[in-house]
Amino acid sequence: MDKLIITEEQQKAARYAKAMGHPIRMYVLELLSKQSCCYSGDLTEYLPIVKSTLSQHLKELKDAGLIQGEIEAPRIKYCLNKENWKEAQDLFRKFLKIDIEEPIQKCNTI
Amino acid sequence: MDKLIITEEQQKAARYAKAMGHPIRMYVLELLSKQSCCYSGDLTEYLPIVKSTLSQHLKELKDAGLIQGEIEAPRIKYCLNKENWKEAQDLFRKFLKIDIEEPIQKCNTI
DNA sequence: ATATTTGTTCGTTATTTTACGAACAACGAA
DNA sequence: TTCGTTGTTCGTAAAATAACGAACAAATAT
Repeated sequence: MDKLIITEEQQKAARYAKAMGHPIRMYVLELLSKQSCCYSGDLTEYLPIVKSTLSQHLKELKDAGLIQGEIEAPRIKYCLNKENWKEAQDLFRKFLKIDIEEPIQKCNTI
Repeated sequence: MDKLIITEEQQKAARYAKAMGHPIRMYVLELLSKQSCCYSGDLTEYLPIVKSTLSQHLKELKDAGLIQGEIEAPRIKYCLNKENWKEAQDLFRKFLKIDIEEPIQKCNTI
């Protein structure tokens, strides 16, 4: 029996989910989905981490393709990567919207 | 300046996202959102991992609250934890703005 | 030219994650 | 009872993650 190949979409969705899988990064993404851009320095004011740690988190979001930085010397302006953000939206919309209309069964949950 | 406390919702969303952040777990969740239940043994047939590794992934999904197991000796039937799955759906819908189409705003710092 | 501001990179450490095989426990079947 | 099936737990190992402070680079301000 051949082993199932996980689909490209599942890989992508997992990649995005992983990037969202930390409270700091979730916070940044939610902020950017509301206000379109922000500066790293402003974030450190509000977040309970030092700038080097924040920089790492922003790098992860960048590597996952969810955000992008633009130099606005001497600061860096971050905003969503609109194209990939849309892809993530589509993937999750599809993944999440499937509705389960079954009656709740009695389960011996473990 | 007091440091911002990340909201409870962001913590929860990040927790769910983290659980979804692996292709195997994404595959299992997508399967369960489509077919309501599955057996661990059937999964190992199709997935390129050994059963102990699969067991670990299922445990993570269980610990995150996204799935639950029901003993159906000698096997174990897994299904979504409907309550928490709904919570995750709601959190992500809100986060991803799946329902609302907002106009893109001008750039503002926080 | 020098100092300051801003954010990344480096070096380090502790923890978590991912994976495997072996061993084990629970249960039904022979 | 003994055997086979099923899935978890244990032991182990490699890799990734998360956090910090120090050092650095780039650009602006003095």
